[in-house]
Order: sequence, then C-alpha cells, then structure tokens
Amino acid sequence: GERPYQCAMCPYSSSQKTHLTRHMRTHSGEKPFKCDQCSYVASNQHEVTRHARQVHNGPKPLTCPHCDYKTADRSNFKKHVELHVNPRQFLCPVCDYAASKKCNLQYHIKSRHPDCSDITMDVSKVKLRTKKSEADFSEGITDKAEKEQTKGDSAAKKTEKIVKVEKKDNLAKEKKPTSNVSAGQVTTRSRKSASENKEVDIKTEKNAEKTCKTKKIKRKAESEGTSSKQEPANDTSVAVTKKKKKVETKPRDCQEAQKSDVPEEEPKKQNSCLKKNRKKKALKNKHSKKNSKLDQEKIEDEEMPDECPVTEEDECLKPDIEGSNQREQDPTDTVVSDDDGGHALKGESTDPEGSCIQDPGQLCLPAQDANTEAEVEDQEMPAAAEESKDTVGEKEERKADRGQDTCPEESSHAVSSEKSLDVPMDVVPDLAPEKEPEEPCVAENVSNSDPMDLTKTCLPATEPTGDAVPAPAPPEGCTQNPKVALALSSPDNTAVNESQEMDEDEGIHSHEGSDISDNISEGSDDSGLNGARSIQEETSPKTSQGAADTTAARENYVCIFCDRSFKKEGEYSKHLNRHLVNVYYLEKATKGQE
DNA sequence: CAGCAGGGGGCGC
DNA sequence: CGCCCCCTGCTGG
Repeated sequence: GERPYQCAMCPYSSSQKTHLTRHMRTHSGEKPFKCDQCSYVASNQHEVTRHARQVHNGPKPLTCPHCDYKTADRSNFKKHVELHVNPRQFLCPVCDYAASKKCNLQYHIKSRHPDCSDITMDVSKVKLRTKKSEADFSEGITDKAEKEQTKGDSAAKKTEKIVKVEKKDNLAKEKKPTSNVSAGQVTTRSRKSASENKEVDIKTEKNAEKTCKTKKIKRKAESEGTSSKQEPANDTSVAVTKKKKKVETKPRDCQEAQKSDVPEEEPKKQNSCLKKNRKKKALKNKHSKKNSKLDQEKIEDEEMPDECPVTEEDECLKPDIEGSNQREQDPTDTVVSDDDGGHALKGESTDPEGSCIQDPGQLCLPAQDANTEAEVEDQEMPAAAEESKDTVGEKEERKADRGQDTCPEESSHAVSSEKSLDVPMDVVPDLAPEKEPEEPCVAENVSNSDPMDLTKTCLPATEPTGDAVPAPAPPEGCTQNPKVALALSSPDNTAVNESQEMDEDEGIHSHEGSDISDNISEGSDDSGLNGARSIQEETSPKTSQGAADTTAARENYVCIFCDRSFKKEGEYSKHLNRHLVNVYYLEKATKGQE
C-alpha cells in the first residue's frame, strides 16, 4: 500500500528506499555495474548477473519438459513452456492474430493497431480460451482482470503454484500427454490449464530448488487474497464476455457454420486461405489486417476443434454482458467454424480463398457469401462441365495466381470479363451498378455463375442457328447484340448485373477470359465491341432460335427489349441499337449520379 | 519465437 | 543492501 518514497522526476513511488534509489538510476542513466566479460553495463547489479547468465554461456538450468529447450531465464522459460501448454492464447481483439505471448500480442497491437483504444486492447483481458477455462475454474485467477496488467500472468502463476503444492510429483508424468497440445488442441484448453500448472510447477520446482515454493505460495496467497475479492466477478465476466462476443460478432459465421456444418472440410479452406494470406503478407499488401486475421484463423483452427463447440454454445446461451473487450477473439473462433461450414458446403472445389480472406476481412458478408457461393458453385459446376471446362480451369489458375488480390476471381472470369467492354453499354448498369469491389467473393461467385449462364445461352444459339433459322447470322450487323444476349441470359437481373460489373473492373482490360469470344468469333475487329460481338452473334442466332421456338417461327429477329419482331437482320440490329443507346446513356447517367 | 534487456516488487540478511 | 523473481518491450532469426 504505502509508497513513501516518491520520485521527484516522475510519478514513480516505492515502498522501499532502495527501490527508489534504483529507480533514480533510470533517470540519471548511471550504470555502475559492469559485466566483466563484455562491455555491458547496467544500473542494477542483478542485471549484470542475469546478463552474464544469458549472454555468456552460463548454466541453463531450466529445461523444457516438452522439448530440448534450455534457458537460464525464468521468464523466457515460462514463456516457452506456455507454448507447449496452450499456444496462442492471446487473441488480438482487432484482427485474428493470435499470440503465444502476451507481450507479443501487445507488440502486435501496438504495431498493427496503434489507433485502437487501450481499453479494448487491454491485453490482460484478452486471454485465450485455455486461460478462460482456467479463470472460470479457479476463482483466484480472476484477479488478473482487476489487477490490471500483471494480473493475467500473475493469476496463472498463482494457480500454478498452488497446483504445485497440491500435486507436484504426480504431474510430471501427466505433463507429456498434455504437452501434445499442438496436435490435440481440443482437449488442451481445459486440460492445458491444469497440465500447464502442473508442468510449470514441476519445472519450477526442479529449477528453483530453494524456497521458491514458499515464496510463491506467499505471493499467491497475497495476490489471491487481494485480487480474489474483486476478480471473481471480473474473471468470470471476462470469460463470459469473450464467449458472448464471439457469438455476437459472428452471427454470420454461425449461420455459415450452420449451413454447412461440416467441420471437416473447412480446414482445407482455411489452409488455402492461410496460404494465400501468407502470400499476401509476403507481398506485403496493404491488408496487413487481413493477413493477420488469416493467420489467426489458422491458429485458431488448429486449436479450435474442441473448443469451438463449447464456445459457441456458451456464446449462444449468453448474450454478451460486457462485450466490450475482445470481440475479435470470438470472431476468430466463429470464423473457424464458419470456414468449416463453408468448406462443407462448397466442398473442396470452390475457391476458399475468396471467402476466407474476405470474410475475415471484416464485414459480415460471410453468411451471404457462403450462400451465394454455394449456389453459384452449383450453377457453375454444371455450366462448366458442359461448355467451358477449359475456362474453368483457367479461372482457377488465375485465381490462384491472383490470390493476392482481394477480388482476383473477377478478373479470372474471362468470359464475363470480355463482355466487360460492352458492359457499360450493357443493360446491367441500370439494375445494380452498386456492387463494386468490396465483395470480391460474392461478385466472383456471381460472376462465375453468370458467365456460365451466358456462355450456355450463347453457345446453343451459335450452333443451332443454322438449323432453326434461315440463318442470316451475319455477325457484323449485330455488334450490339451482345447486350441483348446479356439481357436474355440474365433472367436474374442481380446476377447478371453483378457479373457485368465485375467484368467492368478487370474484364475489360484483359482479354484473357474470353473463352466465349474465342470459341465464337475471332474475326471481329470492331473496336471495343469485339467481345460483345461474339456474344452478339450467338445471341442473335439464339434470339432467332429462341424467339422462333417460343414466340413464332416466322419472324427471325425478336427484340429482347420490346418483343418486336424483325424479318431483316439489318432492321433488327438498328432497332437493338436504339435500345442499346438508351441503355448506354442511362448507365452513364447512373454512374454520374453515383 | 527466442533472446536480451529495462524496470519494478518482494524479501532475506 | 543485495538478491530473486517477474513483467514487459524490443529485436533478430
């Protein structure tokens, strides 16, 4: 309590004079203690001794029971053991990053999320699942939250110490099993706490021959006594809050999970996602957050298996009380579940990347995305099988390459992309120009599906044309037709629109995607309309066919927009042009407004 | 992630 | 006073 020795230079105060004198050296910079083996100097003699132990090959009495790691630094030793016991306990509230060390998390937050408020960032509260469990179990632990920063660890320590007293010897054997942590994370959490304590205790015992135990116990008792009062509530609340947060934050995730529910497949996605993420990191894209998230997700995934179910349940049950601190943690958990679900739905084939990356990204898209994706896939698959297997393969490759970009997929869709040129012209703009880049995943999916549809529609038309109709099929006149095709193809306005938009972004530039164009028409040199043209050709025939079939055989050309029929291609093309022009200007107008 | 170092609290002598 | 222990920050691999 009392701190009679006040520093004149800073707010520091100490209960002991010597501490103040020592502290004063920090201000004066005085470092009277020098290492005899090097030039190292310190203000504290003990720092020199520690330095000598660590830097100069001193004895390393501390040996990790789980591995060959040895160290002379107890702090480092504890940290290391923690890695075995419960890796990645510390989840970043802002992103998915998970750290094995509190300090690492703090550093992460500082470096990555400097703008975040301290409160939310309070690492002490951020703990992980395992710790949560511990906290829940042991009341004493709870003090951490209240104490402020030291607490978290101190509490753990305390618990550990206590455990030691009780168990000591027994544990050593048990340790190993628990140590497996990396492999069997599931059990680890709950176990971890216990196992950790045991292990740690043992170690400490070994190393700390002395009276450490007694001291520790004292400390524990003290700390507990002090903290116990307040903490219990806090700890529990904290743990609870975390869980709750997870639930809340992740509703969508949950949804996804529910949909797919297949946890097994998810890992794949995650992995892929992770890989992608990593790549991104390597590239150092702007999206540091995303990357981190991804990483975290990975981590979580690994750990999550067991926990997930539990956490979810908890979350569901509890509405969040506090929710303030660490939503993100939960999200991560949920994310994992989500991912799994996504996999299940999609199966392996789909592009996990997009979904994974984006979802974590932040928004709540996931649920929808998942759905859309699933649907898209379904649609796509057939289409791909039918017509554009090649294209699909290409797309995939492209995607993989582009993985970095958030919305690589779009570009990938060659088919749609080509059209893109026309896009502005295309009807789509009217309906939904809005989408834009944010939802790469969805867009991609959609776009993919759309392309498929288009292709389908187009292809049939091209081939059969000869049959049904006299086949005027002069591609030239129809330059504008593509639009028509789009319109036709897109009974689903939304999908079409999306695809178009998507196309616009990249498709226009890159010709790559033009599977259709290649197939259909190569010769067209018309400026921008080339891609469209191919479509047009197809469409025109198509229209003719379709029209003939459905409407009336007599008229070769039926206007998509107004059902008007034309016997002559030239007339029809002119008529279409009128519509197109209108559309074009409408688009411009809409864009301008936006 | 491990290592190193700064700073601080507690305690025995 | 000296020592131990701990927490934390930062850095390099």
